[in-house]
Amino acid sequence: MFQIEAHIIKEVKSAFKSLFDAELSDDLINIQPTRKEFEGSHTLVCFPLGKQSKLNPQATAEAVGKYLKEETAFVADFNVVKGFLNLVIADKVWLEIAEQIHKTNQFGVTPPTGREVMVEYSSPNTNKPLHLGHLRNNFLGYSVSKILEAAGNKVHKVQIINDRGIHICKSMLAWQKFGEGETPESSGLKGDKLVGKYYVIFDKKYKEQINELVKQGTPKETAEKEAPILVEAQQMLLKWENKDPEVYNLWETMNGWVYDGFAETYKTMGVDFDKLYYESNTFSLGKDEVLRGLEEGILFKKEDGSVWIDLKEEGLDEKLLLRKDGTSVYMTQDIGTAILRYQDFPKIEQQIYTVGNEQEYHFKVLFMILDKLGYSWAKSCYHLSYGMVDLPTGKMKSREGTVVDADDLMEEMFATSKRRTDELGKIDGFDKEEAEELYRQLGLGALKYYLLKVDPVKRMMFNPEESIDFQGNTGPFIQYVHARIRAIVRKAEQLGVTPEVNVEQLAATERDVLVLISTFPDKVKEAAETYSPAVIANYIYDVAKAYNRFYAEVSIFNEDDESALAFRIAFSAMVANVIKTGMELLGIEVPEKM
RNA sequence: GGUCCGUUAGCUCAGCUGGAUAGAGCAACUGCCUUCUAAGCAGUAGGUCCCAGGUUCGAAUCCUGGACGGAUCACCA
Repeated sequence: MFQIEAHIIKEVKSAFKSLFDAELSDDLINIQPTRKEFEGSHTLVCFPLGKQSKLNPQATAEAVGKYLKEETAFVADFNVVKGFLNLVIADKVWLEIAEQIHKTNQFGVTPPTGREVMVEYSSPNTNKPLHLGHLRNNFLGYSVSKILEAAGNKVHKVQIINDRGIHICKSMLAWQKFGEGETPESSGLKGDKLVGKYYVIFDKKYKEQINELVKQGTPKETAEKEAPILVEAQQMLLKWENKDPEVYNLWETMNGWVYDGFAETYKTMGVDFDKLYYESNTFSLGKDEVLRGLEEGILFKKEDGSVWIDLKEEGLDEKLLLRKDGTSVYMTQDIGTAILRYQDFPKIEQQIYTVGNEQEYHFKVLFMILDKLGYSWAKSCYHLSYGMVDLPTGKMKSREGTVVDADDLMEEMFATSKRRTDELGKIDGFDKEEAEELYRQLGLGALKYYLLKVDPVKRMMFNPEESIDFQGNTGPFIQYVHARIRAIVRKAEQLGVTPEVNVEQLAATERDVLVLISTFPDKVKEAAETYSPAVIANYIYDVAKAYNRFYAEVSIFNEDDESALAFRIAFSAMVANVIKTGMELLGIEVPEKM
């Protein structure tokens, strides 16, 4: 691929050599995109170059511009505005690039380099259904996996399922007490919804009991600890740890319901995993590891028998790793999980954890502990932290019933996209199945794009009252541009036009689009380096918008010149490919027709 | 209180490895469908880039201090 920027740098250097007999170091050469009100595509900032040219920025720019225009074939023209040298790259160069893109099979995608990484995302608790926050997590993790793949990595997508602990016991206990044998089959409820229902019932009963105790004169704090239903749940957890057959059976049954429900939701979301890890399988390995650390003096035991790590030297505090009764905490499990993963996949060079920013401290500590335990790979572990999704009413709280359910939201998106599509009369010639498929692609595209276009580190607002847009900087807008281009390409096929790059000149709007799509590989690289689908999302939007300007201005099939027509088809197909590839990196499908 | 993150148009967000007059979308207003799909295009209007210093030829961007919002510092997960 022809590297314009590298080429400009090289020629600027030789310009300085021959004009001023001066050596320029790379860091002085600042090339940036030309602002759209000026002619050109690349701009050399001449302010830092006075020392070498012995001229003011304006004169430097003039001299360098003149040299490049006269001495090189790839700079066709230039203009100077206040010390900025705007370069017009010859159409011949752009057409050469177009030719290369045209011939490249998967433009923007780096073939496997042999590097192997693991990406964790989703990782829900098994006591309640997935909600909007999980959607951001899943879409983010899945997209980052795709982006890393496109950057040449072999990616293992995994999740850790928090299938044990007091939370699931609460649902189990409430079901035992009040469920009257209700099952997903008998109730018609999705398994995760059913289990979540009993989690809510537990919480309700628990609060009632607290209030009752407080009324009878028990201090609130004591009541919170002594409410009979909570005590019972704790006893149940103990029974589970001792593998009491009845409790264990119920646990397996109810988790099974949840997994069935989750599987359905993941399918709708369009995400998947290469391997699942279960806490119930990893916590004992973590425990063994902690005991080893204790023996080797890396950890220490307090008088009451609890095991800790001292991180004061690192500027943190002490951290508990095993309770005094020997049971493990969250951290212990995560230690076990991490080690198990490196045993399963010895070749991975990095582990990426897609987890909300409320756990930043946790992961900082986790990586430190793994390092202290002697695992050299700990240093390459990365917490892909993202901000919460807020509602207009504030934070989502499952206990207060202010969560936006993932299944419900996706269903609403499908309904919205059906309504809008039907209103616009866009489904003439679609049979029922095709129409349903389109509603699904558009609804999901709108939702995914909405959640992914925002920089992951930022918290974001979601207003359930206002449905997600289908116009402007949205998934459906980009999908629409793709569908329109595909219609053009189909028509060209029918007319027997062979797409090819065989012209001398470009229309201004064509050049603008080419300038943009030529940077696609850089954008993929940038997105991979920053773990940010938002980079891709906003880039693809720019591409779509730039193509639309061309589309509005240039009538393709009214073109008499055969090679110009052939070029416009090839060019349009390239843009469609970039859009499709880019959207795939976001986990979004693009329709052929809409 | 310590640590980390955020703050850009009425709203939602780009831009942040320092560069030109700070950009999009939504909402408002004005044009453009006899043409390859108007979920579109062109335009108008909208700014104390949280504040104050500093570095620099040049700061939304870097540094220091502060304000506001959030997260976190559990024998919770």
